[in-house]
Amino acid sequence: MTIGYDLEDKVLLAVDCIIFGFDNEDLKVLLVKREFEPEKGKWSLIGGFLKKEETLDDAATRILNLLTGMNDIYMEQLYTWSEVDRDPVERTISTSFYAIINIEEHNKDLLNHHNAKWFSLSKTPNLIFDHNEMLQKATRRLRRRTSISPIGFGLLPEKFTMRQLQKLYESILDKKLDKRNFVNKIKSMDILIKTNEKDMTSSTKGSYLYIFDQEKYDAKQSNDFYLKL
Amino acid sequence: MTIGYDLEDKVLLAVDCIIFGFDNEDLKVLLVKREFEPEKGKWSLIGGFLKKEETLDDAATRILNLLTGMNDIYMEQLYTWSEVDRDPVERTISTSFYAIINIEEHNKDLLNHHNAKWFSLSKTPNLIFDHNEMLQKATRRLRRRTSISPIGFGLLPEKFTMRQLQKLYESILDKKLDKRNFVNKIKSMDILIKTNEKDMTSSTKGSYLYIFDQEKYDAKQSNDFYLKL
DNA sequence: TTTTATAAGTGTCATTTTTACATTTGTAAA
DNA sequence: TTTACAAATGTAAAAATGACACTTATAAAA
Repeated sequence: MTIGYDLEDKVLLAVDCIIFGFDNEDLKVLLVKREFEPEKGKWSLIGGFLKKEETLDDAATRILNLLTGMNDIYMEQLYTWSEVDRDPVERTISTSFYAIINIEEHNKDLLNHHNAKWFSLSKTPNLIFDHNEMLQKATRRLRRRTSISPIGFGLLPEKFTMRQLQKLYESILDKKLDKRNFVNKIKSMDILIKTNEKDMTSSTKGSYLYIFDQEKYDAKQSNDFYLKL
Repeated sequence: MTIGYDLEDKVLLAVDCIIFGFDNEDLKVLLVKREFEPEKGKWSLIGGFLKKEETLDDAATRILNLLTGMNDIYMEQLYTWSEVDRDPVERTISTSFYAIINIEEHNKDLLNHHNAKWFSLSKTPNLIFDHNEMLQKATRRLRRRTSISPIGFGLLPEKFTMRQLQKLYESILDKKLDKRNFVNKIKSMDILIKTNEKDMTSSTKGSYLYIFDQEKYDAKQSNDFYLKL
């Protein structure tokens, strides 16, 4: 079928990262203002080129670290984009990845240094190349993932209230949920530990803080359970 | 962030295709015996290299056509594989695609010419490189897709019986389904047209033939409906 | 012509899951 | 002590799912 490796065309392979975060209000995405041509000054996803000695996952992790200083964040491969003219400078294929991070934990100096800014998903600027589509696809995938398995605890502080968790789900799924049904559903999953501490900032009564039970979660993961919201 | 396109490493980009078919008995996959080194003589997915002037989808379509003579088959991108040593000859990244085709409709001479053969999913030989993983991922994706939306009619002849359809679902999902529940579920989706014709080959009584109603299906697609089996 | 064998065709009821919905509680501030 | 505010909680109706068995039509055999 193929004649030989030598005769084949080689291409540039890029990686673009869709980095989601949550600040107790909105689901947000991290964008950077491009400092080089083409499209200098416009907003884009954070990206880079694949190096010879790394896998695509390595590259995505490296790029995330470069921008946020964070390590050990799970990144999921989304899709590989290959329109011939997607990059006007040179034929470039791009594989996109997404990650969800806790918006408080990254290094803010790095963000400034890279001209990066968080945007609410509903207020993102127009992005270069096919990055709008990438963002859209990532958002859809995140929604589907979220309603299938209880991903997303990484977006919250270690201890959180039911109300915060509900807001997180509401902002990912972009719809209102019933408070009682939500609590029932989450409790039935049995992957949270209720602490005796209360968060007193949101009300006079205060609301109990919960911790995500990683062990129980992992145990259930294997017998794939899922959640419908 | 990036210094310039010129300094970046370029790589070979391949496309590998997982081609599923159904022969009224089993879900099958099309494999080829490699005619060149490395791994000459071993079984693999059908693949090829991306050319400068085509998208990944173009390449996948071209490769499918080369092997089966078929056109206008929907192919879905699966995943991009990038382990540094996945191909021992040279650093090669591969994007995998899968398609489902009607096993009767392809060109059998082409298959012979390419040393290709259909294998039942449960009886596939060991494949080269990371092709086993590709096949596994494709199978999982096909299962999930199938239980989410009524894909897979392309695997059947134009007119088919409920029993054939059920067998198709059973072989994709790899589990037995209850006849009555299956029929009820399918009928409630309201995307089949019952003809007055009967298939007399499978029983003395004969069983009604149905046609897939593309129009109704398309209409429903937009308001994404789904099926759980 | 009657009997037999075979797959086709069909509906109900119990269980589970999902959804809708309103009142009481605890605390700080007025 | 009253007020204001979010937290906490349970039940009942509706919908979806899963389990289950008998009758029917026809060709082939007796």
